[in-house]
Amino acid sequence: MNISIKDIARHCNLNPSTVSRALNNKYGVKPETKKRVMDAARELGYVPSLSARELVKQEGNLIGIIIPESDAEAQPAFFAMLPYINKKLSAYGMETIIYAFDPYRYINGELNKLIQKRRLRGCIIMPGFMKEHKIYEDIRDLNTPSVVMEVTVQSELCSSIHTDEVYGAYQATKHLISNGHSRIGFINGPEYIQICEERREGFEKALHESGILIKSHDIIYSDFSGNGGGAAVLSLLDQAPDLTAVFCANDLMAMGAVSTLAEHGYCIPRDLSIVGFDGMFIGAYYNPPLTTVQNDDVKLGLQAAESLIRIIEEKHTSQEWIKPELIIRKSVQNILS
Amino acid sequence: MNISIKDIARHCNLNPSTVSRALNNKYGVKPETKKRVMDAARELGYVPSLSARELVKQEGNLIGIIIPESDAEAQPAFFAMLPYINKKLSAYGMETIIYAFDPYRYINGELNKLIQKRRLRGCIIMPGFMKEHKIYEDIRDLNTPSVVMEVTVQSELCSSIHTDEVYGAYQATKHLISNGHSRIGFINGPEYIQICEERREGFEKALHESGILIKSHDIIYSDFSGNGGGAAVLSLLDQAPDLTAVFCANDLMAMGAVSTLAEHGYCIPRDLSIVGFDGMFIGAYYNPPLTTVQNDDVKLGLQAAESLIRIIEEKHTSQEWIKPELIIRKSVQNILS
DNA sequence: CTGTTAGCGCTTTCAG
DNA sequence: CTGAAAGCGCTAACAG
Repeated sequence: MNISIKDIARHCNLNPSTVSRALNNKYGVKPETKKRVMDAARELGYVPSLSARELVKQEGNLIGIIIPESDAEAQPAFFAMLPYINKKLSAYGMETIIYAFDPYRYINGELNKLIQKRRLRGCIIMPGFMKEHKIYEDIRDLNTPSVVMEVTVQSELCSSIHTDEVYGAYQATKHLISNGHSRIGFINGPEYIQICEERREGFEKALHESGILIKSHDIIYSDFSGNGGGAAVLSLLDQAPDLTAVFCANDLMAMGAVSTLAEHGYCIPRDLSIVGFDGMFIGAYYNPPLTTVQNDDVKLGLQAAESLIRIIEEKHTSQEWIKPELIIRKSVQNILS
Repeated sequence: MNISIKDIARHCNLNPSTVSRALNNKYGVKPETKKRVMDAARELGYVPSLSARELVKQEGNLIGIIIPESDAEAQPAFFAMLPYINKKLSAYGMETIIYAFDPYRYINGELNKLIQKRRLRGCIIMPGFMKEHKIYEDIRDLNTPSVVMEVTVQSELCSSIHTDEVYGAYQATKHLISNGHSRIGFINGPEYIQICEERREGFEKALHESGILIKSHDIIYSDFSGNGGGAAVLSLLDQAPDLTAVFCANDLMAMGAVSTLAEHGYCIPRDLSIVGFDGMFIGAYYNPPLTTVQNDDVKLGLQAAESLIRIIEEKHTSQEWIKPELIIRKSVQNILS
């Protein structure tokens, strides 16, 4: 029913293998017969069967995108990157297939099974798994090209792409300091996530450099959610009422903080300066527009795709760090003078 | 190198076909041999090759998710639904593969080619294509199950899921009216998008019902973007300074409006009431928390997946309308009294 | 330059 | 209940 290579062969009085060669631009096919084949293919509406090709070549053009299962709210980065990954990959003839793993039910070997059953050409592991998650062990033993985001995995066929979190947090904190703030709070995300550690490191580094002492109650851990940020800023301010600025480890918590603060009669940035992290596009339309550290999701996504291609084509792995950029908007007040 | 059904057969002294039957729970396989096969499969680490299965069955378990190519900012709905679609589908043993089409370069037949080359089991067309886009013609002639979102396509194997936009816009406008507003502006999205027409219809319906006259300059068309919303609200207010409320056809424009208005010294909702549409989760953390019409993306996504399954399994198509819900937060002021 | 042949891994008759 | 054999659509090795 679906027209196949045989139909073309019959139609052109050729052997299927010749048709195959013609279709795939292989060596030595008379230009004329090639044209005949191409024309017939078009005319008959031939569409190659990828499963057949995959079967015989034992390898396809599918790239698995692996994400932790959760709702959209929790993974802005994934969605920001996906279109770019998808596009770049398709420029190399690859297609993407998305798999969501429940991080709490993951069992070792699952990833590998997935790869085998679809004969995946490679995979990209999105951020969001805990830093010591089992999946990273599996990746170490993979003999399939892979790119891991935000986590470093040492292995033959695995590259990783990171945001330079320390740098980003450092920039944010420096910005606060240079605007006259010295009593700065920090609302961090869950401790068991790698990037949280790094963002904290950057925060502390900036403070140390400026000789500002960090009191332990200036730092609070929350859950990266809007509500979490709102609750956190309140208890932070309760513990340390003299804070003039708060650095939030993501934009969502920053917005949650601003929003609850506003309901409590605060005016941002007049009463408290806020800076976020992530650079969600919506921050530009926030009230006030949110000063934040913007991950370069476009670059991150593109780089992930390119790194994967490099492993596939040249077996060349690498570790890249992409620097995020401080975007100064209106949520920080200059309190010098 | 990859272990196959033959290896199991050899290992168990069986014929590959028996192994196949055992593995697939087919009729008549002695429970004992079945167990032997299962054990061997586990022991040898057998992983079935989907391409082989697809090839012989001429059908796989892949569902194509079709989106218009653009960056994440432009398609919050897609991302909100994706996790639910993905999960529901995988509960039925289906996997999802994402294809982004450039809406301006789409040529007729492309979708069908895609389906053929991967022998897709079905596909879901996400919102975002223009209402008269060629892709919808192609869907009409498809002999593959499909579900279309936000657009109605009449066809044998095609269901569609809609948000009841008219209802949503009606609710929003009613809410404004019941809070005492009668001079209400409307910032709509691009005219060539189907949902914009419907949202406008709901808006006008509510106004008519309450005997409120609509002046033509109370309605302005923008582009669904944050910046667009900001610019639109300014010129709207310029044309009609007596407006006390503005209904925006999406949250992004609503936020853009609030944000630029704030920079111009307005205080929302004191000086102007705003209601959005979409129910982006971030609206809850907006300043002020945004009153909006919330699309039930969870239900929408789940429904899309279920409808597709129903076509696949029972050839049963349907047209569903999902009612969005007015979420009352803090961006509307009651001006009665 | 083109045809022949074999086989990728699996399912599905059809026999036994 | 199990085996034998054919074939899905394609590619690759080897002849010619």
